[in-house]
Amino acid sequence: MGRSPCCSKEGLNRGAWTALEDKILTAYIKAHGEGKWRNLPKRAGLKRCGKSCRLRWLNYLRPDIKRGNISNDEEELIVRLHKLLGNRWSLIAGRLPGRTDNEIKNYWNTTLGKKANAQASPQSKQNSQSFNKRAIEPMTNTQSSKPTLATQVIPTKATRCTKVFLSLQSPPPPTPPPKALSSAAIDDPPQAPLLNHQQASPNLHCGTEEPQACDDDSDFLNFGHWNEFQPSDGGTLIDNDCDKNLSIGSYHSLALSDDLMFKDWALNRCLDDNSTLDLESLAHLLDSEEWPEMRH
DNA sequence: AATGGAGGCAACCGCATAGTT
DNA sequence: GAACTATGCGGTTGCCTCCAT
Repeated sequence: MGRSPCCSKEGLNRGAWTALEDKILTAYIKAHGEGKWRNLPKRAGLKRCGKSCRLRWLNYLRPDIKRGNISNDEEELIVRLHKLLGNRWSLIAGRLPGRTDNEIKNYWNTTLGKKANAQASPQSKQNSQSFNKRAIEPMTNTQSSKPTLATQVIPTKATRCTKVFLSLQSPPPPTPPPKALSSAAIDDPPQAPLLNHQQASPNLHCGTEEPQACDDDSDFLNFGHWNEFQPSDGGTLIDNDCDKNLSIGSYHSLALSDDLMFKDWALNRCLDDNSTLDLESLAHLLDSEEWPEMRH
């Protein structure tokens, strides 16, 4: 399959961006919006590859980028998410509003990965290998085999789930969402970026979905609907994006337990089809004795 | 003050995948 | 269904800054 290069490299600027280039790119995107990256440089008058423009915008110029130190809460969240997701930086970043995948990746490589390795005691070395790049790699490979408890990283694809099941049969009683998820998330969306950050900052990418996709079904993000969401048979198909459903809890409510996170994953079937994880096995996993060992 | 090493970060590269023709 | 395009993602690289000597 012939793939044309993303852009001709002749006559293009490379390396660090200048303030002028930043200005041009920002102005162009403000005027015309994101997308059409391939044509953007030509139209904007930039001597850059479209890819480069996209990266610069996403990682640096976007107005909703949060710059500065990673807080302790964020750090803890990154660690937890990395446990679950492995090196799925974009997914992790999607849970950390204002942070980019590149930033998180760099932060992990420079700080957290080392911490994790340093903390690895001899007896826990085996478990902590999930922090090790080589240990993670096979699991993050979408062709990887069944996940094992040893690695404890859910192999997922950052692909879209375009359809999910809603049960029409027996609408469950309106049980409140888990405490850690509740009030802040629903009452004050901007304060609960993990749940609703797409609405709070529509430009923020959420996983792999198009920005518009985030806007359409905000109700779906509301955990008031949490219980309508069942992977049961005989359900109704609705359009949805998987990544939204990865929203795993209040951003500042790190009290959210790992098993809640995991259940969220399981319930929302955001696992790769190739993964052989099903709800039964996940339930088994949650019941297993090994699961609590994952927690810190 | 000079210098060499380490760490951090921005940017690039190649591949994967969804969408389009 | 094949070929191709556009975009996104993760790994890697290289430059810059900081710090110890």
